[in-house]
Amino acid sequence: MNYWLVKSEPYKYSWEQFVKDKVTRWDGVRNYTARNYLKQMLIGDSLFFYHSNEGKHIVGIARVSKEWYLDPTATDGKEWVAIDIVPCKPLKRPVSLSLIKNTPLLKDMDLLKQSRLSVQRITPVAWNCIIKLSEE
DNA sequence: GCCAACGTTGGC
DNA sequence: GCCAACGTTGGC
Repeated sequence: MNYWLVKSEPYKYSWEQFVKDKVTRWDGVRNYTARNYLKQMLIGDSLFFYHSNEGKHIVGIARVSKEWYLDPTATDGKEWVAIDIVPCKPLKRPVSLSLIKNTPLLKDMDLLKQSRLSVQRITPVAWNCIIKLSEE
């Protein structure tokens, strides 16, 4: 079981819309590091859903429902990939970026160190820590 | 609106 | 292969 984080600007695609849709194709990723992570994802892997720009919270948990396939929105001839994800549940309380910043256990997260990366890997320690923060 | 970080492009 | 220029992301 691997843990991941995906980012979305809520005005483009929000958690609320995702819940309504019940399943969505995570496509349009055009960064090689992010693509490699998409290719490593297995069915059942868990993802945090983060709202960037507006909100700046981790708002929910999703799961991989279909492993990588060629991204049909890619038009540049390169091998970009997509996955399908389904919403699992919202966090009881969203975990804000500022709280993450102020939590020593989380200081090495990509969210802080490489904020532009749209698909990130989360360590089990960080995952559990964020779950705890969301329940406090 | 500004700017830092970082990826991509293209000239050499 | 190097590096300057440029574009994008995203926090503030």
